[in-house]
Parts: sequence; C-alpha cells; structure tokens
Amino acid sequence: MGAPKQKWTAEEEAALKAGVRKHGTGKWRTILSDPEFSAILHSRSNVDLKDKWRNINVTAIWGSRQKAKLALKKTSLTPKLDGRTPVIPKHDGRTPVTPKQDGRTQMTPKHDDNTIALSTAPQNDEVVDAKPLAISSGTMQASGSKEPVARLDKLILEAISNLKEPNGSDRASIASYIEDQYWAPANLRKLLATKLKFLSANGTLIKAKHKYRITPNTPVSVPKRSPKLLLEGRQKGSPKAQKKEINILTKSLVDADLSRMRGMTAQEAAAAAAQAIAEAEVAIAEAEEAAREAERAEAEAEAAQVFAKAAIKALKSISTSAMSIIMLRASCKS
DNA sequence: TTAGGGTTACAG
DNA sequence: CTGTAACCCTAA
Repeated sequence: MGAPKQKWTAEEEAALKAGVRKHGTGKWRTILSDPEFSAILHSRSNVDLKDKWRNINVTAIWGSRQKAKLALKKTSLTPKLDGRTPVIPKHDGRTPVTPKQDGRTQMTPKHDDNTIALSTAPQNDEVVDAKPLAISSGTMQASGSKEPVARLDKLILEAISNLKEPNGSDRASIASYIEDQYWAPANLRKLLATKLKFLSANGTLIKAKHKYRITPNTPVSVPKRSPKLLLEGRQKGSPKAQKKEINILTKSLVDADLSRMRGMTAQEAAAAAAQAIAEAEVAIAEAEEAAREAERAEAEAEAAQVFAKAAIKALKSISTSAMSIIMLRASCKS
C-alpha cells in the first residue's frame, strides 16, 4: 500500500507521446530504453506506457463527439428487444493507434478486414468514398492564387515559437498572434481550440495548465515562412475573397485528413476519422455558410459554389463513415 | 513483450 | 453510485 495511485504527470505524458511519435506505437520497451524518455519515465514500465497510451487514445476519441453518440446508443438499445444479449455499453476494444507520419516502410502489414466489416455497417458509407476530393484538387484555382495553403498547425507552432514564452502560450495569446499576423476566419477560435486539442493529443504540443508548449523533440520547421501570404493574401474587405479563403482552408483540412487516411489501416483510419469529426464539424459549418453565400451572390461565384458543395459532401462522407466505424466497433464488441 | 480483458482506487 | 484512470493478469 505504498503506492496508492501514481498519476501521470504532464511531462510523463508528453514524453510518452513524443516517444510514440518517434518510435511508433507498440515500441514501449524501445521508448523506455530511449535515454531521452527514460529520464522522465524511469518509474514507468512498458506496460504502464501501453496502458497510458490506451487511456490517452480512448479519452481523446471519446472526448470530442462520442459522449453524445454513447448516449444515443444507450437510448436506442433500451427498446423492447429483450431477446438481445445484455450488451454492456462499455469501452469498445479500441486499439491504440499510431499517428505516425514518417514514411515508415514497414507499415503494419496486418491488413485489417475491418474495411470489410465497415461495408457491412448499417450505413452505406465507406472510407473509399473519399474520391470527391479529386474535384477539390482541380477546383483549387478558383481562388486565383494557388498559394500553398498553410496548415493551421504550422501557424500554431509558429505562434508559440515566436511568442517565446518560457511557460508556453495560452489559447488567447496564440489566437491574438495569428489574428495579428494573418487575417483569420471569424471562427478562428473554434478551429484553434480543435487544433490545439489535436496537437496536444498528437504529442506535438505539451499542454500544461492552460499553456501550450511545443514538444522539445518536435523539429520546428516554422519560422521560415514569409509574411502574410498564408491563410490568404487578399484584402479582407471583399466578402467574395473571404468566401474563397474559407474554401481554401476547408480544402486543406479535407486533403490533409484524407491523405492521412489513405495510407492507413482501417484501425488507424478509424481513429483519424474520429479526430476528423471535430474538424469536419467546423469545416462543414463553414462550407455550408460559404455555399449559402455563394448562392445568394450567384454572380461569378459558381466555381466557389461548386467547390463548397463538394467540400460539404466530402466532409459529410468523412464524418459519417467515421461514425459508422466507431459505432460499429462500439456495438459489435461484447 | 505486447495487446487486450479485467480489477481496483479515486473523483465527481 | 458511476465513470475514469492506474494497475494487474494472461494469452499469444
């Protein structure tokens, strides 16, 4: 009874995330052997790492949208069908996923048949229906300037990096920086919150209290960017320009998530999709609004309109298929 | 050694 | 009492 419960500290958690990011999931012993992490994780075993990683992922996934769905599922299970097995709405057998982005040659060869299981899902969605995205790639010139759209991730890293606050920067500071340096969407705050959450879960950022720091091991390729051409290089006065920029941003989100899902196993895709829900939710709202605007203006905004609708469709596909995967796995358990 | 199910301690 | 996080056990 010498050890009641040794709760994980932010440093340990960050080290674990960083370790996973470096070595990949399931290399607990390797991570533990890494001198960089062994310093912080000396009191943790490989099993501890595994368990903690599982907890992190579970909470991360169930944190965004799952709660509502869980409630829904509970309700829908209540009905008069008693012939069923007493299904306990507990955690599903979610597998910790690797957010690895480095071109790892030995991608897990276990080709999951979850893809098949997915097609048997109540919904008729599949991960494969991501093709409408091809449209978006071509429609991109609608904005006139084919700027390599900056990811919000980069902006966040840049903000934190340039703010140079020893204790890290909080959301307000980051938002202020971005708003100051670039023209930001009206709902930057929402996007920012989502991104910060994601980056924290990713291990890219360390969240201590209300401040965010860049994980020491993360190679910051940030400050090499030029001035204000990122989110948009146009005047903010024109509503048309705004609309276009929103489209660009949306596209970047879609592209990023899809390209991420493409090379993934079904399990990884499921987790990524779960994460995508949060972003998609925001992006859908934006795209829908953009579409409405475009319809109202209906002048030369045809291209933008078309793209916005395509983006909506694609995003909805993502979130719906993500839902399918999650709900399927959640209900098919036991 | 790891993945995953199960159990216990703690917080709400 | 319920949900969550740390911990434990075991098959592969």
